[in-house]
Amino acid sequence: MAEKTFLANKLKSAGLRMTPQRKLILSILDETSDHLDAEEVYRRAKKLNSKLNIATVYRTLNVLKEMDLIEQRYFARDHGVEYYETVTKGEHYHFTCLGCRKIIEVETPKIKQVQAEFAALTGAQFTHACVCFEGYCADCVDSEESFTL
Amino acid sequence: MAEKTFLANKLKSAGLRMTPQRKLILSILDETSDHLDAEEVYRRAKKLNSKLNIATVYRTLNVLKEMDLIEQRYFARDHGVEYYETVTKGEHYHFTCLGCRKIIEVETPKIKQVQAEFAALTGAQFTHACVCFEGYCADCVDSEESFTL
DNA sequence: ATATTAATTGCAATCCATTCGCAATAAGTG
DNA sequence: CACTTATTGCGAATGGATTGCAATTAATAT
Ligand SMILES: [Mn+2]
Ligand SMILES: [Mn+2]
Ligand SMILES: [Zn+2]
Ligand SMILES: [Zn+2]
Repeated sequence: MAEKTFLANKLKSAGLRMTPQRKLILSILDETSDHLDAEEVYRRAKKLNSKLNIATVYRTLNVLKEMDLIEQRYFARDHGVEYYETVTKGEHYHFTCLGCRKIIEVETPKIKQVQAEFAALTGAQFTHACVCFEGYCADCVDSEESFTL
Repeated sequence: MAEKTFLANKLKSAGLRMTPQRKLILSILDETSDHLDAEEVYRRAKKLNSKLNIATVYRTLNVLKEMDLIEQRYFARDHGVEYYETVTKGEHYHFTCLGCRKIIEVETPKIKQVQAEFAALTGAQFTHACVCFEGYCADCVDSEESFTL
């Protein structure tokens, strides 16, 4: 039951209102481990609220991001599309395979270390880091090799 | 004199032609240590070739990037605009100050270490990494503090 | 419960960085 | 110089994301 009111409370303390659309959109991201772009969130949400509008999805994703309930990510070299995931998973980064487009999550303390070192050195304060790796996963490296042999 | 032909040779071996536009656009990035977006490259180049077109700038930046003569970067959380710099500087990453918009270059071996570890662990091959940090530089942290006191 | 008020939604129009189609131009070869 | 084909300039198009606005609805006070 604290569950039920968590979003509502967060919204209220920001002077915002709880709406079915916001609840729905957050639940979609909470219930998947995928990384979804706005279109995909819209597609999934629309099945449960057929008159939902894509503009509401964009606005809601921005609200949820501002409230630190979801994280916005970019993948691969072309950062033309934004993807989202809940913050419930711990700190991690992403590797995108250019062969099969699969996304592999990378856990490492080294990024935070870089930030700590730079902060100590310069006095800067970090608020955010965008880290995306790109290349070929083991499977795709193997099949490439059998091609080029 | 090897200078003069370096770009031409690289182009030729890719089946591409040397043009005044390409020479001009590369020279602009070679002669600055700033990170320029396409508009700014265009602005500067147009002073020297008034009939240059922005589409040519975009096409040329892509050609130069493909040939590994320049690097494409994203800065700060909003990756809506692409920036470019020459590859003559060594491997480095970027910190963007949200206060004064200044960009500070960060040198560290840790990013490559992350890649090496992940490659050893999974067999993946890396082709590219996009790493951008964001926060407040020491100057802006200081002036923020004097505000909130 | 009901009225009140301001936040939110749906919809369409708009933004804006980047790309694309195409005819005219120009680079490279011999 | 002539020929082939890459490249340019120009305008139109793209596509993800945002915005203006009138209608709706959530939250609060009565
Ligand atoms: Mn993830
Ligand atoms: Mn740089
Ligand atoms: Zn793969
Ligand atoms: Zn600053």
